[in-house]
Amino acid sequence: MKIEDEIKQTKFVSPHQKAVLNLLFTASWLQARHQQFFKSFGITTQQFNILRILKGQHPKSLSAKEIKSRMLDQNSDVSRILSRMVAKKLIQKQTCPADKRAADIFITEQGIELLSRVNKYQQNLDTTLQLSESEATTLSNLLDKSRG
Amino acid sequence: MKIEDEIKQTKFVSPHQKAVLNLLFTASWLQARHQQFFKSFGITTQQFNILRILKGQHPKSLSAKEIKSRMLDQNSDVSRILSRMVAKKLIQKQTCPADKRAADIFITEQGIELLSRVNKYQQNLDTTLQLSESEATTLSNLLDKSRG
DNA sequence: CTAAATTAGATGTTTAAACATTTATTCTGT
DNA sequence: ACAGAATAAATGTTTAAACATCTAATTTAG
Repeated sequence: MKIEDEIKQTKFVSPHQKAVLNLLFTASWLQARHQQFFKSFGITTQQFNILRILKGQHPKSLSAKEIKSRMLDQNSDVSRILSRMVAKKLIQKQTCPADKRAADIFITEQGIELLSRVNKYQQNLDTTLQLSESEATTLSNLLDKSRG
Repeated sequence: MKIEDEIKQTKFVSPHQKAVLNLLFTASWLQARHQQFFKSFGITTQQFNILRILKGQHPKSLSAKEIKSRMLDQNSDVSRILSRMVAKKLIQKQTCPADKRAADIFITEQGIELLSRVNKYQQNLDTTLQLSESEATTLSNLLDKSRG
């Protein structure tokens, strides 16, 4: 379904405006599907995002600041999201000895185990975008270019 | 800057996964810019979205349900957003005579005036995506296709 | 070395999202 | 006509986003 039908708007000021609305609409559509998917594992998309980041470093740690800089939503309230994840025992936090302001944050075995359960269904997510491989690559390149 | 540098992730399971992350990242990036832009006019992106929808109907009305179905974020809590907009006198609401469950929602003169002030700077928003016209069109088409 | 500036993260507060439930009205089938 | 299903919107509640402020530790300049 084309964006003009989705949001029932026939006229757009420019191809750029149309692309902007389409991007925001599609992201919201995608986000809703992801949210649904991760909900069945008891986590939010942001929490998954953080687990994925920490898994990539395992068994090393990252600071909250570093995690934030790698997140998809870089405005997120990392500190409190991390607290909730500690409460769920998905991650572990300890004061960094070299800089006592900072925290060393690790993924736990439980976090890794959850990720591997999610990964079994990962394909369901990756095929959410109904594109060929080359189209997916073109899309990625256009998005990179969009941000300038 | 490429997505792999933005989120410091070098490996992706597939072009699809990379496109998914890129789409979510870019939308969040774009949304933040829009938010900033509209904040200077004292409204949120959702409120602008609703004004734009109602302007397209002016001087006719739409129900809350119709508005919701046209919004970019179709999970939004329209009822309370509308209340805030009534309080700001950007829109007007009255019970629909033909169906007393529903409400007829109109944009006010004040809402139209705000939109026209925003439109003077509209170009700042439309050029947020640093693409040529044909690239913008390709992007829109790929996004349409993505949703299947 | 020390005071000021900077940084990492936590916390407080207001506003909005997410999700379920409720209310009032209208529609449907018998 | 009437009971039950369906619909439009409002409301309640919990959780998270947005934004500012605060605290503690570290860095930097004099």
